[in-house]
Amino acid sequence: MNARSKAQQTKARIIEQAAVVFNQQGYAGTSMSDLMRATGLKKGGIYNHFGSKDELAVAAFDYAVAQMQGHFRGAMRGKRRAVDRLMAVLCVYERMSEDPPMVGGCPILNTAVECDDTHPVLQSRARAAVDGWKDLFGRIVEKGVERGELRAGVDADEVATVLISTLEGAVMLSKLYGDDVYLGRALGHLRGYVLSQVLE
Amino acid sequence: MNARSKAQQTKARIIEQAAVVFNQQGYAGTSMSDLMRATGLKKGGIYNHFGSKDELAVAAFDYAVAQMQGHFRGAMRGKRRAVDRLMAVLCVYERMSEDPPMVGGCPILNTAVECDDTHPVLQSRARAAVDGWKDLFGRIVEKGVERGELRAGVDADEVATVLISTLEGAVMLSKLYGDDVYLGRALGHLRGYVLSQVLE
Amino acid sequence: MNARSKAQQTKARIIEQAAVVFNQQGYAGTSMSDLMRATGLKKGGIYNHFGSKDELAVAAFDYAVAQMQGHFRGAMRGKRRAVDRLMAVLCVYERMSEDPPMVGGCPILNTAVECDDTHPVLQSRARAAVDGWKDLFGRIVEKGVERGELRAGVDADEVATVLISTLEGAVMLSKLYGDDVYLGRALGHLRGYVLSQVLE
Amino acid sequence: MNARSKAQQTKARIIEQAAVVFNQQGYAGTSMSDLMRATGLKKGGIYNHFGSKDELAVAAFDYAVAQMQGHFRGAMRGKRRAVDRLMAVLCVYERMSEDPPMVGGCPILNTAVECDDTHPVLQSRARAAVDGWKDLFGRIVEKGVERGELRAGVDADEVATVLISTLEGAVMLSKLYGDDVYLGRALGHLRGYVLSQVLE
DNA sequence: ACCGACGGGACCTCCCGTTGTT
DNA sequence: AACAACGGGAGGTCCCGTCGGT
Repeated sequence: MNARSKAQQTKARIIEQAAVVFNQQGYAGTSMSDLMRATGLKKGGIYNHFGSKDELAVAAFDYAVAQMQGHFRGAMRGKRRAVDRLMAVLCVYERMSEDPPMVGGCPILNTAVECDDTHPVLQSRARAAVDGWKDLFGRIVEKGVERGELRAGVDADEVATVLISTLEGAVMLSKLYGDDVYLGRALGHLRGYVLSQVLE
Repeated sequence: MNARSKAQQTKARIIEQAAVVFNQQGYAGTSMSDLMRATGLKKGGIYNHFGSKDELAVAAFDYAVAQMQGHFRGAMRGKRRAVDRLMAVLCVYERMSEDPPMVGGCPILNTAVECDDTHPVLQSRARAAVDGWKDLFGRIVEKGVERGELRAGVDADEVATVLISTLEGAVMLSKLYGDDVYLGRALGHLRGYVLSQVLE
Repeated sequence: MNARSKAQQTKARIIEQAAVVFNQQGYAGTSMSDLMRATGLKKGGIYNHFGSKDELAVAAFDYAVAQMQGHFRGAMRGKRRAVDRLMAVLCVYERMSEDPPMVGGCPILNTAVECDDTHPVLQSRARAAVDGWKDLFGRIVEKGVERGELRAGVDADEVATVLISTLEGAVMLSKLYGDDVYLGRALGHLRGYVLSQVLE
Repeated sequence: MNARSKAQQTKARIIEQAAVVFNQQGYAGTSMSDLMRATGLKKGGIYNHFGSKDELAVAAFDYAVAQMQGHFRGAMRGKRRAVDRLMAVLCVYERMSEDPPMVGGCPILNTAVECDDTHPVLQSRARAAVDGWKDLFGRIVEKGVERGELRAGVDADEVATVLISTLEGAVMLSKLYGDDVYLGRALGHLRGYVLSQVLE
C-alpha cells in the first residue's frame, strides 16, 4: 500500500496543481510547459500518470468540482432546515474573496463557457457537475416543502436555476471587475428570494 | 471612396467572420488557420488588415458587442416606459434560440470568463462592454423612478447587477445543456423581479 | 526629359536610401519592409523601379562604391605626385568618423564578407569594386615609378594589397570598438610604409 | 555521467556543425532549417539544447573562436622567442587554404562585420575575441622587449593593430577572389614588419 | 517513477513578389 | 507611377506526445 500510495500521492499532487492552472488559463490556454512548471515535474513524470493533457484536464476539473462541493458541504454542516442550508451555500460566496474555494473563479462556469462548443468531454463533465449542484438544491427544496418549511408551490427546478444562474453570473462580474460588490448585490437579492419561499 | 471602401469591406468581413469563430472557440482556442478557413483569405490577406491575432480579436469582440447592443436597441424601439424597456431586453433572451444575437453565446460572458486571468486588453474591453450595459439599465431605472413609474427606493445598480448576473448565468446553463428551459426559468424570475419594482 | 527625369529621380532616391540600410544591416538582414520604411514608398512603388530586392541591392551597392570613389577622387584632386595621391587616400580614412563616405562602414568590406559564400552576383560586384581600387593604386604606383618618384623595385600589386588589406582590417576594428584609435594606428603604419617606397 | 555526456555530446555536435553554417552564411542568412539540415536534427531536437537561434549563434561563435585560438596555440608550441611566436601566427595564415582553422573564413571578421550595427550580443562577443587576440600579441611583444629581443621603442598596441588589421583585410581579399596571393603578399609585408621590430 | 532527448508538426508573424486599380 | 490587397510560403518558437534509459 505504501509504494502504490506514493504513486497516488504524486498523481493527486499533479491534479491539485494542474487544477489551479487550468482554472485560471483555461484548457486551450494551458500548455504542458505550464503544467510542468506548476508541478515541478518533467513531461515524462506527468505522462506516467495521465495518458494525455486531456485526461489530466478532466481529472483536474473533477477535482476542482469536488473541492467546491467540499466547501458547500462544510458550510451546510449542522444546518438541517432548508432555509439554513440554502443560506449556508450563499455564505460560501459571501466569503469568496477571503476564502476562495478555487483560485481562478468557479471551475464549472469557466469550463462550461470555454468548452460548450469545443470540448464535448469536458462539457459533459461540467453538465454532471451542474447536475449534482441542481440535485443538491432540489433535494433541499423538496425536503423543505415536505417538512412544511417552504411554501407548497415552490418549484425546486426554478429555485435551483435562479440560484445557480445568479450566482455564476455574479461571480463572473466580480471577477471581471475585481470587485466583490457585484457578488454582494446578487447575494442580497438571492437572500430575499430564498426568504420569499419560506412558509409564513 | 471606392478604394477605401473595398479595403474596409474586406476588413469588416474579416471581423464579422472572425467574431463568430472567436466567440465559439475562445481566443486561445482559435488559431490563425481557423480564421483563414472562416474568411477564405490567406494569412497575408488577414495580416494586411490587422497587425496581430490580438488586434483582430479585439476588433471582433467590439463588433460582437455592438451586434448585441443593436439587438437590444431594436427590441426597445418604440418602448418608452421603464417596465416596457426592461421587458424588451428580457424578450431578446426569450427569442435567443430562434434568433441569436451572436452564434456561440454571449461574447461578454465568454470573453470575461476566458480573459479575466490571461488577457488584460480583452478583459478591459469586456469591462467596457458591461459598463455600457450597466449604464443602459441604470438610465432606464433612474428615468423610471423620476417619472414615477418605478418605486422610489429602487436601486439602479442592484437592478442592473441582478439582471445581468441572472441572464448571463442562465445563458451559460442553457448553452451547457442545449436547453432553453434554464433561460426560461430565469426570465420568469426576472419578470417577477422587474414587476416588483413597479410603483403600485 | 522631364517625365523621365522624375522617374529617375525617384529611382535614384530609392537607391541612395536603400544603400544605407543594406550597408548597415547586410543583404540578408534587410527586408523589403525596412526599405519601405527607409524610402517612404510602398512595395509597389519600389517594385516599379526594380524587379527584385536583389536587383535593388546590386544597384545600391554600386551606388555606395561610387560614393566611396567620389570621396577618393575628391581627396586626390590637385595632387599630382604619387606620394601625395596615396597620402590623400589615407586622409579620407583619417576623417572617416567626422565625414564618413558611407554610413555603416565600408560597403566593399561589408559586402565581400557577407556575400563571399552566399551571393555570387554581389560577390562579383565586390570584386569589380576592389579591382577598380587596385587599379587606382596600381596606376599611381606605376606612374610614380616611371616619373622617378618611387623606388624602381616597388611592386604595384603589393602596395595595393597592403594598403587595402590594412585599411579594411582597421575599418573593421574601429567599427567593432567604436574607436578611431585602431584606424589611426593603421594609418600611422601605412604612412611610414608609403614613405618607405619613395626614392631617396 | 553517461546520461549527461550524451546530452553534452549532442549539444557539442550541434555547436560544431552550426558554427560552420553560421560562419559561411552569417547570422541573418542562416535559418533554423539550414541548421536542421546541417545537424540532422529536427527543430524540437535543437530547441532542447538551445533556447533560441540567438543562443546557439553565440555558442557557435565562441566555439569558432576557440578553434582559431587552438590553431594559434598549436603553431606557437615550442616557440619561445617573440619573433618566432609572431612568425608562427603568420604561418597559420600561410597554410590557411590547405588547413583552414574554420570553414567560411575568419569568424571574428565575419561576425564583427555583420553584427556591428545589428546584433549587440554577438558584437560584444566579437570584441571579446579580438581583445584576447590583442592581448596575445601584446604579451608577446612586451616580453620580447623585456628580454631584449625587440627594440625598446616597439609599441605593443601598434603591432597588434597592424598585424590584426592587415591579416583580416587580406583574409577578406583572398576569400573574395578565391586566391591566396593577397594573403601571401600581406604576409610578406608583415614578416618584414615583424623583423623590423627586432633588435639589431 | 521520473527524466532526458527527440520527432513531427502547428503556432503566429513576416517574408517577397504579383496583381488590379487609381 | 504609386498603392492597396493578397497569395503562398518560410521564418523562429513552442506545441504534445513517445521512447529509451535509469
